[in-house]
Parts: sequence; C-alpha cells; structure tokens
Amino acid sequence: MDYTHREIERKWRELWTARQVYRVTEDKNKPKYYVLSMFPYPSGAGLHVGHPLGYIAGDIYARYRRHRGYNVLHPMGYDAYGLPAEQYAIQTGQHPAITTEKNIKRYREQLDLIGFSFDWSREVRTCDPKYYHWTQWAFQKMFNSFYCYDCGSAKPIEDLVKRIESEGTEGLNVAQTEELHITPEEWRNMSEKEQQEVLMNYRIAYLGETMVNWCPQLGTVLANDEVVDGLSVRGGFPVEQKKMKQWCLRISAYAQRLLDGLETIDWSESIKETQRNWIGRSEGAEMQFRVKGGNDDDVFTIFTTRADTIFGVTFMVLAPESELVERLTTDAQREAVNAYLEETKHRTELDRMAGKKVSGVFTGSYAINPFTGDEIPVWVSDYVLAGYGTGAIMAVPAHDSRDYAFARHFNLPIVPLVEGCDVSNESFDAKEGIVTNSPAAGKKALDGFSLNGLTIKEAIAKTKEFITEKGLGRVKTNYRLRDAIFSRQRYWGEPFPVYYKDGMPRMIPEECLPLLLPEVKDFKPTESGEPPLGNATRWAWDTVRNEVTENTRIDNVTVFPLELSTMPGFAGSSAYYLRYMDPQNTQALTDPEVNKYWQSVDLYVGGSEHATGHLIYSRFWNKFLFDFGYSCKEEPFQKLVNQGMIQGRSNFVYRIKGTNTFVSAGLKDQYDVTPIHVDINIVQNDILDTKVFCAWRPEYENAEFVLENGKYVCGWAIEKMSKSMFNVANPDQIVEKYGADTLRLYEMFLGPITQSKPWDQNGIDGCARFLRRAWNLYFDKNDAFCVTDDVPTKENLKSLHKLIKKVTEDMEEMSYNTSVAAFMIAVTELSQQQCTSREVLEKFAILLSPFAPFMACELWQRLGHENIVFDAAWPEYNEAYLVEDTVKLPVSFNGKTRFVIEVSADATKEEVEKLALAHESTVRYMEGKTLVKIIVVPKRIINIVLR
RNA sequence: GCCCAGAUGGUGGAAUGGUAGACACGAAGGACUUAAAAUCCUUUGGCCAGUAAUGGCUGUGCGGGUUCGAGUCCCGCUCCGGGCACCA
Repeated sequence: MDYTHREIERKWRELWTARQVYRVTEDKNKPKYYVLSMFPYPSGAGLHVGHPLGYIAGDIYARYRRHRGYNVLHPMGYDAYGLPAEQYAIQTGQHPAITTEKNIKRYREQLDLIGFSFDWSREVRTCDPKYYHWTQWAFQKMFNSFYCYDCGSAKPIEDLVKRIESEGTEGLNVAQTEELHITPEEWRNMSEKEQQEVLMNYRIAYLGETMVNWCPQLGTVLANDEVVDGLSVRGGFPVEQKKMKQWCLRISAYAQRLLDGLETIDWSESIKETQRNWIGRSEGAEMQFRVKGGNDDDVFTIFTTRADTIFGVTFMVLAPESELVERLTTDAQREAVNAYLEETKHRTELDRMAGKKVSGVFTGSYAINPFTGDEIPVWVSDYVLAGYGTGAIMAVPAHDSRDYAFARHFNLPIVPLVEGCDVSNESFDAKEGIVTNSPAAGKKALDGFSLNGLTIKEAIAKTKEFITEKGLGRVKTNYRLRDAIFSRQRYWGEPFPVYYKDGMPRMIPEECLPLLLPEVKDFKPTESGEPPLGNATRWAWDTVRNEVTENTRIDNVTVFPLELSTMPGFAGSSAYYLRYMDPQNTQALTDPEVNKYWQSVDLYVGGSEHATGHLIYSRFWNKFLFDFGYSCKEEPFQKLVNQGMIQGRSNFVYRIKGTNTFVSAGLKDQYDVTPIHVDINIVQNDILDTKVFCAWRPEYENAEFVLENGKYVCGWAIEKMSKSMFNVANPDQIVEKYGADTLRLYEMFLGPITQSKPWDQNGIDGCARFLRRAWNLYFDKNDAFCVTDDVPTKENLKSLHKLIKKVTEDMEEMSYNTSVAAFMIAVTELSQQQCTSREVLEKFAILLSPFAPFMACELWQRLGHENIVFDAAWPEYNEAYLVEDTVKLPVSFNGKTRFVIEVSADATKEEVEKLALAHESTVRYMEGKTLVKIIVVPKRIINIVLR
C-alpha cells in the first residue's frame, strides 16, 4: 500500500497542534530532561538543509527521552536581534522589525514541516520586550556588582563601598581595571561623581575607555570574536583600533572559573581546547625595574613567563600606547618617539599583523637590572601589545624570536643562557636545557643569586621564589581573555536601561524595565559613529518623563539623556535557556522553584562556530547569575554536541567556449570549455535534465549537447552552500517530494552528526525506499492492514531485539547513522520473514517514532491505540533472543584466518577443547571482559570468541 | 611556531584488539513491461587462477613496534581540517 506522505503528514501536524501534544509543564513526579538546540537567526534566506541537522538530532534524542519516561523540555525560539537581522533589513530597505517578523514566520513554517517536538508555547524572541526586559535586568545586576577573588564570586557593589569606607582600597583582591590607592578618608572627601568614577573601576558591567575594534563600514564597534584577521566577520569590512568609551563586561574576572568549569562538562575535546586557547592562561611573574637616575620609587613593571632569563635581558620594550612611554622618554629623544607614535597610530590591526616589519625607537632612558645592576636601554615598539600583561617587557633576544628579530635589526647584544645553544642564526625558544651565564663567569649577582647548572624549569621556579622573597616582583597569572565590549552603535538591539546625569551613567529603576526600543524612521547607522537612537530624541524625553519621572526615586528630572548604544547580538542569547524554563514570568527571569526543577540544559546541540562567542558569553553570564542564585547550576550546558556543517555539492555543465554547445563531463577534456554552475534541482544523480535546462534560462533555450551514452553527465564540486552556486537544497522541497520522515532519516543517515559533510541528494531514495518497505510490513498484498495476534517466531524476535539493542545503544552516542542502517536490516529481515505479529510490529513502531514520527503516529493509530505513540514506553531488549544457535569461530594460523568453524553457541570450554584437538591443537584461555577468549596453540592457533 | 581532531572501495560511511568494507548511493547483469518509470533479484575493494563451485595473493595515508592476532594500542613521519598566535 502506498504511503501518502502529504496527506498523512498534514493530518498529524494539525492533530499535534490541536492537541498540544508537545506542551510540557513542571511535573515533579517525573525526572526532567532538557534538550536544547541553538536558536536560529531568522535570516531572509530561509532554512537550508544544513540548519535542521542539529535540530533533528536533538529532536530524536528528546523524543527518545520522552519514551523513557522523562519530562522533556525541548523549546525553540529566535535570536532576532543583532547585526545580521539589521544588515538584512538595511539591504532590503525595510524596518528590521518587519523583516524579522516576516523571516520568523517563514522559519516557523519550514520548521513545522519537519515535525519537531518543540513546545512552542515557550517560544522566546530576543527582540520581544517581555524577553529583553531580562537582558536589561541582567545588565543592571552586572552594573551593580563587582567581582571578589577572595570569595570567588560576584558581590553587590554596596559591599565594596562599605569596604572602601572602612578600609580603603588597600589589600583589595578584586577584579579591576587598574589598581587604585584610596584611603577611607580620601573616599569620604570625594564628590559623588568622583566616587562613581572610582566604582566604575570595579563594576562587572562598566563604562571603560579602551582600545576597541571600530568598523567604519558597519558603523559600530565589535567584540574580539566578531573580528577575524582584522576584518569583520559580518561583511568582511576592515576594522581599526580606536580608543572609545564603551560599555564592557568584566568577563576577564571569570577567566579562571571559565577554565576550571571546562573540566566538569561533557563537551568535545576540540571545543574545550578552543576555549582554553581563547582564555589563554599563562603563568609567569611580574618584575619591577628601577629607572636609571630616578629615585627608589621610580619603577615600572613588566610581565614575563621566563623569569629565568633575567640575566639575558639586553633591552626593555614598551608598547606605544603604554603610559610609561611619556614618562620614560628623554627630551633628546622626544621628537623621534613622537614621530614613531604618530606612525604606529595610523596602522590598523591588519597592517600591524600583516607587515611584521621590525620597527621601534629608543626612549633615551635606561632601566636597572635588579639582579646585576646593569643598565638596560628602554625602547618603544609596536610588537609589544598594550592590552596584555603590563604593556612592557624585558627583552631576551637569545631566547625569544621576536626579541631576537628586534635585536638583530637594531644591533643590540644577544646573550645566550642555555648550555650549548646556538643563537647565531635564530633564538633558542625551547624551555629545555641547562642554564649557564646566569650570572656570567666572574660576575656577581644580587645576594650571590645564581641559576647556573639548573634546568630551565628549576630556574623559573627559583627565580620566582627569589623575586617574591626580595620584593622585586610577584608571581602572576595572566589571561588573554579580554573584557567583552558591550556597546554597538546600531539600532536593532536591546537599548541600555541607562541614563546620564552629570556625565555619569545611572540605571533606570528596575520597576521601569523594560526600556522599550523606540521607533525611529532612520535606523541606519551614521558614518560619524553617532548611534541611530540619537534620531529618536522623543524617545529620550518620553521615556524619562513617562517612566522615570513618575517614579519618585529620581527627583527634578527634566531631561536626562539616555544611553544611545544598543547591546550586541550575544546579549540576548546569553541566558535564553533560562528563560525557556519560565517564559511568561513577569516578576523574574525564572522562578527559583521552576529553575530548581529544570536545573540546566542537559543536552545542547549547535555549531562549533560559537565556541569563542556565544558559548563563552553564556557560560560567563550564567556564572554571574549563579553567583547571585538566579541560576542553580554553575555551568549552563552539561553536554554539548556540535553538529557538522553541511556543505553544498555543486553541479557543473561545460560550455565549449564561444558556442552554445555543452559537453558531458567525461568528454570535456577534448574541448576548450568553461564550467558553469547549474541548478542542482534540474540534475539527478549527476545526470542533467536537458529539457529543463533549456527552459531554465533564456540564453540556454537553443543549447546543444554532446552526450555520452545518451546522457549528459554533470561535473561536481564541494563548495559552501550558497544561492549563487545554485547548490542550496531546500528542506521544503524535499518534504514535498519525499516527506518529512524521509528528510529526517536521510539527514541522520548521511554520517555522524558531528562531522561536516556535503549534502548529496543522491542517496535520499534509499531512505524513502526504506520507509515504504517499513510501511508495507503492516499491509498484505491486497493493501489490507494485516497485523495479527500471532505469536512471534523466534526469528521475528531476534530481528526485533537486535534492532532494539542497536538503536538503544546508539541513542546516548547519538550515532544515528548506524541506527538507520539497523532499521534497514530489520525491515529486510522482517519482511522476508513475513512477520505480521502485533507484538513485534508495535515495538517496531515505537522504535521508529523518534526518527519518523509521522509514520509512527499513523501506524500506532492503525494499530488501534487511542493515545499517541510518543508516550509509549521504550521497548527493552532481551539478550536471550539474541543468542545464536551456533557461533562462527575464526580459526587462525600464523595470524591468518584459515577457516571458520561453527560450534554450538552454548559450547563449553571442554567442548571447544575437544574441537581443538580435532584440529590437532591445544587450548589456551584468556579472560575477557564479558567474554571468554580461547586461544588454541601451538600447531594451529584458533582464536575463539564466545559471545 | 604551539595545541586539538582526522585519513578505510567509484561515493557517504560501518567495524567492544578477533572473518575489514555493515548500511546506503552509484555501477553492471537479470526478472516484470510493447517501452519507460517504479518494483524485485543477483554481483560489486584490487589482482591472479579456474567452465564453475571455489581457491590464492593483496589491501584501512607512510615507516617501525607490541600482540597468537592491529583500521583499532605504542613510537616516528606525511597530508588534510580546525583553534590560538609579535600574548613576552
């Protein structure tokens, strides 16, 4: 009987919606499970077959857990704010709200076709005021907090104020922009504005004047993960470094916890490694150097991981942006230094990296090596970065390749410190060998300190100990992780719930949240960098008057300007998994009781491209909320599965140059041809439908073809899936032609979900065939439903239980491609056995349900069930059915399999021994895990595995 | 440069240290059909021998090693993909 997928799928889609079968509520009687797929940006292009890959895998797992009796939270929503949506809106000339709405509608239609078990009643949209209320709320919490290293947690800023009032800032072990020295008395004498400025140094969300990635074409600043190789990820525009006052999140305070947390979660090693690299922990030491001619207090600090190389320091280098440059430049050198600073200022990050030209200038000052008393010239060069460490280094050209290049260029001395190393052509960077020259023969160092004869590792440790003891410096761990720049000079984002008074930012009272994004006519970014919200002057007025002034908290308000920047794309996606738990709550991000029930995401499915963006920000954001008890788990995503990217498989036709004749791929080398992309929808199994091709474009109307074997064979290549290459596979078309179940099955069958692979539609018929054959298990030759109450045969049960075992085992690994293969085998076997047994076919339908929910539902209903198949208990397999009557034993000799013998499956060791004797062999036993391995020696070696 | 993950037929990919290539696609042959489509059946890593059943050799990027036995474990390479990178 034909499986009419269009009718049946429509019927069940409507029924599922009408009955709200995917709705979940907190049910204390059931264990919970939270499956989440990364929500999409609703872009204008709609979904292609790559998008649903992760959703399908997550959906299968969610459905499986439900069969297992779990209360499964499986929500979906839209990441609707941020640059992509806005750029699209600008391109199409429509308001982002309208295009976003339209795109969401289209996405929803496409998603609905595929049969996901999402609880849409929990949908969130980041651009919805009811949602971004809590994004703004979290920002305010961060503003009102500081990070205390002693307690390893964020704390209310009031605690810090009390501490400064009583003891000042001395001895504070907190996250800060710079170290301040304020006594309680000084604090008391400060104006309110001055005090606010001090607190800004400690807040977790703070306004900071820092070097930022400024992208003129996009008219906004960008976070580090949004810039790759000096170009913006979105659009590929050049990015320059600019000092600007921006909102920042003090994510660096959490660097160590972000690192430690990785040990507690089940993520792939590669993505953990990516995050470790991004956080970039390096252990070293800070050392103080006195300036020659200055007094004892005139010191500056450098950071090094190679404290052991102190005796090889032949010059110092400052970053051009360092404040020390001004202080250490002598009058004689001022002109040269200023010229150099001017020169480097105009270099973009891209130039700076690409050029790698050695450049620099001498400041005229000398530092004193605290160990030897040697005078060391201080230089300025842009190879030292202001943002890392202290923006100043001690240069050891013998053991650092960058210092080496610099020394060579400016003819500075190079002093080797490792026995037997050769530094005549390059530096010796490895941390191995025995230290020498430290100090050099005949010289004496401070307190007779010497590293000679030690290994590098010992020397590093000894030096660190010494500098700590002598107060020359301290052990310090640095992180590469920068604070996240949180402002965007764009329209389509969450407005900051911030107004300014006396030039200082203030939070809009919590009860006035959300602060709505105003309507503006002109939402495009301005070239000058003035945010588009500046166009909404009415908004600034109205909001303050209507929402703030009505609140007596702020007095005498007439006009206070609001913050005009908006938040970046990652703001809205940083805590959405918490909001799904309790999406309608107007009093809290999530009710604590509800949060306690759902805890955190158990399985998170999404692309690895978010490794250094969303997946770091979310972890940070959640840890912050955890510190205040708003999230009950420190890590938001317990297990992470990264689905691979689906690439496109493009097809080509070959036109003979200067003609309208096309040559089949096998013959193209005989002609001078131009390859042309051809729409994959008019090609099947690489065979071009020539008629449709002629009709495809007017210029091909009279095309002629040189065929091979009567067919036109197209060439192919794996490329990015993109409209311009005509290789976009559209899920709707596949659902229309084959049905959603086939699409689901095929996407899983393509290969392991974690792997990137090209979309090759050629194999899809195999999955469609499988589903037809599965369907036909339930019908006889006359198309009658033919499930009987017959007792299943031993063979039936074996086929079924083999399948149950395989599919169940594959579930935890999400190894769905092998599950689909197991289904195919089972169907072949059951249909050969002409199995009609209800006992078998019911269980088969349940197993099929996560993969092909439409067909499973239809079958379940025809099997006479009132309830829906999704709630049916997952079948358990019984090993007893899987035992073979006989076992095939490979018999090896000299490592080669010589023949296979069959023995009874319950053969005892004695029987096997007898058998071995028959082969003129003896037996040696080996205990395996669950099986006994018997090795027969010596004349013939029989390797026997008893299952 | 440092770190991570890979490499198996024409293709996508299977294989708790135990008969490598499951399953699917493609291809070849066959059945049904006036024909085509659809469906079903057979063969399908390579090489060699045989009319044939079958038999032999070879084979998981390269070179070694451990083991009765290695795609799998260990050591050393090559190549591809990814991350970090004037980060001291």
